[in-house]
Amino acid sequence: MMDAGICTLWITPGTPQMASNLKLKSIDIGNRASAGSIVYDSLRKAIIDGELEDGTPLRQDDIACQFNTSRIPVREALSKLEQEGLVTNRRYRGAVVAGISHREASEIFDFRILMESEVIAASVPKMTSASLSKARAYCDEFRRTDDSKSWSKLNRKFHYSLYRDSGLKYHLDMIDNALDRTERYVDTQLSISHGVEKAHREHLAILEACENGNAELAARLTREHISSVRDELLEHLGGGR
Amino acid sequence: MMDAGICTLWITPGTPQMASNLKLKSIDIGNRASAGSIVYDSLRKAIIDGELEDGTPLRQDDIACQFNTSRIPVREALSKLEQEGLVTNRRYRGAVVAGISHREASEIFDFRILMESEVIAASVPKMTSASLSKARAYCDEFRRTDDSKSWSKLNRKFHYSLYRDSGLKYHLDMIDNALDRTERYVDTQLSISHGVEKAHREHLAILEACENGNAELAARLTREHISSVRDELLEHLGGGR
DNA sequence: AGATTGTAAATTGGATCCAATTTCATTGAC
DNA sequence: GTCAATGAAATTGGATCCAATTTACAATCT
Repeated sequence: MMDAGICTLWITPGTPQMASNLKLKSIDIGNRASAGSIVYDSLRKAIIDGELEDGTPLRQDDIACQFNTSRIPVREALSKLEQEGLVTNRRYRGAVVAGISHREASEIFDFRILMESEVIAASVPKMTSASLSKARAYCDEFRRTDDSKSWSKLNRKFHYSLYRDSGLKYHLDMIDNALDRTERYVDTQLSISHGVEKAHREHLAILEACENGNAELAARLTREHISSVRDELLEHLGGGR
Repeated sequence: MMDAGICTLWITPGTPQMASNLKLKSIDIGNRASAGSIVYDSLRKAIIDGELEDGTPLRQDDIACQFNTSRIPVREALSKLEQEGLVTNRRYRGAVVAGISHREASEIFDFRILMESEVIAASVPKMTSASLSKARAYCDEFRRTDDSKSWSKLNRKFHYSLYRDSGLKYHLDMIDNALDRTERYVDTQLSISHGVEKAHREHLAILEACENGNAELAARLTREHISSVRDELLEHLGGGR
């Protein structure tokens, strides 16, 4: 049993206790992550970052050993990832990293065009100068970096920082999932034929429209930007898959 | 070990066996659902149909007993439902049927307006006469039925039958989830102030636009239709939640 | 009485075990 | 040699058990 003197430091989520006169550097023990969510986060990151190639089998036992846990939390994680379309699970046959077909990729980009133009238009009137300067910082960093692994991440951060002020949580979740499923294919696309310079020019135009409070223009530019990324990516992917 | 004579009746998915000369009413044992998916389907239906009130606790043991299974498949089902926003899971505290706030409901309807107008526009040029006659059948049935429990289901079937020909699977999945989360609130809204008659008139107009191949009109009418349903529902829900 | 503490019951998270199914190498027949 | 049948190994699905945590409630103190 725990010592009662330590227990009084616990913070139960939802019912914030009154300000304690004890000033200690305390870790929130009560909110530490479950095993399943840790496995989930790691696998999700590995898939999104492209560290696991499409079709890679994900054996429950292997993963469980790597995280020094049992297969139960692994199954939980794989189940969640399946629902997000990042892995495909076949009964008794195990999970593999889900690839994306040409058609699916195209449709997801169409979905993004619809979502992101709408959300940025809703966001513009609510944007704070803090958000705008953060967006500009990401924009600059995107231009400057040479690490091809970072482009898609910074690209995503730039765009997302322009959406957050909309406060449209449901829409933002949908955008997140769409980005999760396509992000790993963007790096190679950006690395060819001055993709970064072109994207950067379009980013600057979108940012300027936001700074000027021109929601309709920001929406149109976002549509065109994503549309052009889609076309280049699909051409690069080829007709296959 | 199984008898080989029975094994020959098994149909392994993906590799269809040659036509057997045995003509038996056989169940596809190989494709029978997992325990988790059965629990998931049942719970999902019960929540969507409004049989389980918002906030109802979902005890793993209770559910496991009802389905004569262990808690493992139940946990799997609850996890999936959580990702779809139909239940909320708090660690060590269990799952409850997820309600929906006024703000969330409003946002989901805005999302639907965006999605469904786009999808119906994409669907119109591809619609077959079979789809149109099926849609008309649902439309008529919606008008005729007096069972308030059936309205939202028929309403959903009508609309969805106009979307399917678009072939936009990703968009359709997103629409499905949005409908899952709002369907149970629609019945009460339709039952007040001639809601059914009004909805039926709007359905007829949408259907006519589809039959005439007028995609842009169908999209505009769909936007207006969902928008009016949203306004009436939100007014009925009140400012609370 | 009201707040606080300690304790037991209820509940969930995770580990381990067994069963069901697939996979793959091997065997045998033609 | 090719192809179906066979059986062991690998793998996943599900059941049961134990641990961690919350919750309800009685006991204690002020």
